[in-house]
Order: sequence, then C-alpha cells, then structure tokens
Amino acid sequence: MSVTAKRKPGKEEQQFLQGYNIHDYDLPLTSVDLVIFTIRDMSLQVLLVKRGDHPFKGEWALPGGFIDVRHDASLEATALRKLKEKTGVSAPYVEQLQGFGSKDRDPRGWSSTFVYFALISSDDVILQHGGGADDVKWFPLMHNKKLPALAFDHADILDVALLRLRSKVEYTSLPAHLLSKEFTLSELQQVYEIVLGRQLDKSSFRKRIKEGDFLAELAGRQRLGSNRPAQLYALRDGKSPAIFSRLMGN
Amino acid sequence: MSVTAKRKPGKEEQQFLQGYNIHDYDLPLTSVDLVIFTIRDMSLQVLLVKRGDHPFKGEWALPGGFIDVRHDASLEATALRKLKEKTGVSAPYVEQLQGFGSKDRDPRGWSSTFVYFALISSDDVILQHGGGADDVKWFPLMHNKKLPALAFDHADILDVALLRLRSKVEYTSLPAHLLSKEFTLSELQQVYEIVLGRQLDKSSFRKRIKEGDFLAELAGRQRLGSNRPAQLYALRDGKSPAIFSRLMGN
DNA sequence: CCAATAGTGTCTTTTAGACAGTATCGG
DNA sequence: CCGATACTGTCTAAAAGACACTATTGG
Repeated sequence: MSVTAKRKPGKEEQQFLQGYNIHDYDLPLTSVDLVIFTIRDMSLQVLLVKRGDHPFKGEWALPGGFIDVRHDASLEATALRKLKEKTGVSAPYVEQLQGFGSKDRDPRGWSSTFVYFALISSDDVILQHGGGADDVKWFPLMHNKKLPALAFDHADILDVALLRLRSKVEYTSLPAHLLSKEFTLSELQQVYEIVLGRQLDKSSFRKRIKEGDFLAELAGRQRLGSNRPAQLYALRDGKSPAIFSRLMGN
Repeated sequence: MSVTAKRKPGKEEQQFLQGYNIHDYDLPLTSVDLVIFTIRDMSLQVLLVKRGDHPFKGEWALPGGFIDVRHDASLEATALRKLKEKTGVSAPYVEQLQGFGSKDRDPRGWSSTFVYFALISSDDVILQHGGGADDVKWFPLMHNKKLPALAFDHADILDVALLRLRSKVEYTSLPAHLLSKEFTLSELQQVYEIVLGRQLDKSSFRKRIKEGDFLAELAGRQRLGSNRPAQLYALRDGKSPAIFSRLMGN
C-alpha cells in the first residue's frame, strides 16, 4: 500500500502550486495524542503527563503534541516519536484510535487530534520527562479509583480508548502486547482477566488461544517455580493481532 | 460525553493566549474525506467526484475538503456538510474510519485527513455537483472491475474502508443502513450477500438477525408480489449498530 | 394448479462451559 | 509426601449448519 502520491505535477499545476501559500488559509491546529497502556501491579494503567506549558498548565493530560512537519514523515511517525520521548519504548504495538476535532476543545482555536493507542510491556519502560512535561506517571484504571481531571477533552478520549481496548480484548490477541517477549499461558490469561475484569476458565481459554495460532512455543524455555514448570511462549507474528471468530466466554 | 473543554482560562493563561498566533507555526493541511457506500444494481458502489481544481484537477477522488473553521463545529459536522453537498442525504449512518497523514500525500505540503465512511440508501440520493467538482458518479466495487486511478492516496483509503466495511458486516447490523427505511428479511440478506460476496443460509441468517434484536416488525406492513407476501421491518434504534457475538457463518 | 418467494422445523455436527483429573516441580 | 501451579480429558448442554418442508400470494 503506497502512502505517497506518486506522480509529477503538470505545468499548469506547477503554476498553481507556486501561487499557493499555506498561511493564506485558516487551518485547525493538528496534533497527535497517545493513550499508552500497560499492566503494572496486577492492574491496567495509563501514562499521563503533567503539562508544563499553557494551556492547561499544571494539569494532567495524555502525552502528545504537534506534528513536526519538518521531521515527521507520517502521523504514525509522530506518535512513535512521542512514545519514545516519554517511555523510551521504540517497538511497541500501536494502532490509531480515532480523530477528535471541534472548535472548542482547545482554547487556542479550532483543534483536531489524531489519537493513537499503544500497548507496551512495563518491563521495557524507562520514564522520561522533558518536552514540556513537568511530570510523567502511570495511573491505574480501576473501576473504583478516580483519575485526576484531565486537560482538553482527554477524559473523553481515554474513555473511548478504554472501550476500544476492552472490546478488542474480547476477540483478539491484543493483550499479548502488554506482556514482555516471553510469557506463559497462565500469565497471558491473567492479563486477559485484568483487562476484562472477570475470571476465565482455564481449559476454554487455552483452547481458544491454541486455535488462534498466534503463539510460538519456545522449545526448551520454561518458567520455573516451586511447582510444575510452565512452557514459555512468544508472539509468532510481531505486529498484527489475531482475531478470534467468537467472543471470549467466561 | 462532553466534547468541550469546560473551564475559564486563568489570568496567566489569558496573557498567553493573547500572545498566541496560530500563523506563527507550520501546520499541516487538515481535511475531511468521505467514503460513501450504497447498494445499486445489486452491487456495492462508492461515490467519487471529478476534481475541478488543482491539485489532481480532472482526476477522480473521494468527496471531501477542508474544515471550515468558521462554520463547522466538529469533524463530524464537516463530514455531514460534505455529504449533504454531494448527495442531498442528511441523516445517514456515518462513522469515522481513520486518519491518514504524511508529508507527501499532497503536493501542497504536509497533509492529514480524517476519513469518514457513510452508508446510505440509494433511494435517498439526489446527486449534486458544485463545490469544486466537475462530476459526481457512483462506481461499482466488483472484484473484477477496475476503478479509475484516484487522486492523492485515495485508492489506499478506499481499500481500508472496504476492508473495514467487509469485516464489520461479518458481526454487525451495519448493512441495514444501505437499505431504505422499510425492508424485508430477504432484502436484508441480499445486502449481506452482496457485501460479503457469498451466499448465506436463510434459516441461520434469520436466527441471527432475530437474536440481534435490532429490527422492529412493522405490524401490518408487507411487501407484495406474485408470491407469499413478506413482512416489512425497520431498524429499531436509529444509529448505533447491533453487534453479534459470533461472525457470520455461511 | 403452478411458479415464486416467505418463512419454519428438524436433524446432525460442532463447540462451549464446567469441572475434575493428572503432571511435575521445589522443598 | 505436600503444596502449588501447569496442563489435559471428559461430559453435558447449547448452538450452528444443512436442508427439507410448509405457507401464501398472483396469475
């Protein structure tokens, strides 16, 4: 799939382009924001930054920022750059959530944002400040615990991201990206249970996973303990999630 | 869910906003494009416009255009405005597909677009030119028939839209929006078959649909013909699609 | 009565869910 | 041997799929 418009402009169009000045038009502000999820302390957590600049200075917000039209080749490049800046993680699972845009979501004017969500293993993270953030912190997403009020419409965005994550967990292999490279089936089941907020039956869970066929058994590698050792697995195909033909039962 | 940032700026922030000028920054071009699907002549079709302006003048493209920051309240408002301009349809099913953005998808510079897809009944459509379009036409999406080359990266966008539509048809009530208000179960099944490109079993299909519980039987209303008359149905809840717990079988 | 499409019923096969049983480690 | 967790098997109940049968109209 080519992202580029592969063609050379004709003579007439060249003239048009020379007369074209981007600053002659009222453009909306356009940014990229990230909802970064991980599992820590047996709960699903999201990364928030405390804004160091106006507007909403001092308030918590989703990490993100403007597109750098000189250096970013694409929206996803912007998202990955931001992710790297905050977490040090460079090869995560990222997927575009959706765009949000309206005249009053930003006091500076008409604003639109492309929101990505990322699933990363907390093992890989080295939190970093900087880039206009006074603080960076993980916040657990428990049904009882409240988050602080968020800047802009970020609370709404987070809601949508959570809905999307929870719904995709029901029929895809997404949660595997919240674990480190190697993991046991029991660990994977635990992640599913944490995100879904309910217990799953071991036998059916394993049947589903094996059918999904997205895991590779790591021959010889086992997780040891004072019990029967557990087989270690890794994701077979790096990025694209497997899709089950039925939803998770219980 | 509030889309607005409900708060008043503090004194310090007011000063910041006064000194803030949107034109001081290099912003990407931001537009909204539409993939409008309908069923005509027993096939899935998409609406394309022939561009009347540069760039890509004279080439076919998805309908769309820039956000009017003075009149459009939100991205969806822009999408609905464009849809109305081209088709006269004002209350369709619309959903955001995803954003596309890169430095080279538009010869005028860094460009990003929010793409929506709309499902409409061809009965409701009155095609209209204008708004920079030289022509507007429906194109059938058959696996064998080729579309003309499209402007920008619109061919890629259309591919993604088709994938999304086809995948959602497998487990949602979306196709119902491609029919007019009243329809029979056989007509609905036909739409599913057209979009999926395969035959479905009548009995299982009807079981699924009845379970989905998104249709209201229109008491007394029937479609007549030289055969047993068929019960008419309408969508129960206007917009949000029903989601099945399993994929369509065959 | 026939052609045509609507709508239902029944049988078979597959799958899910519950739950108990066996396996294998450290100590 | 015991505690703990990994992993597998079996039974039952429910669902899906195939396919045929009945229903109701116009002509």
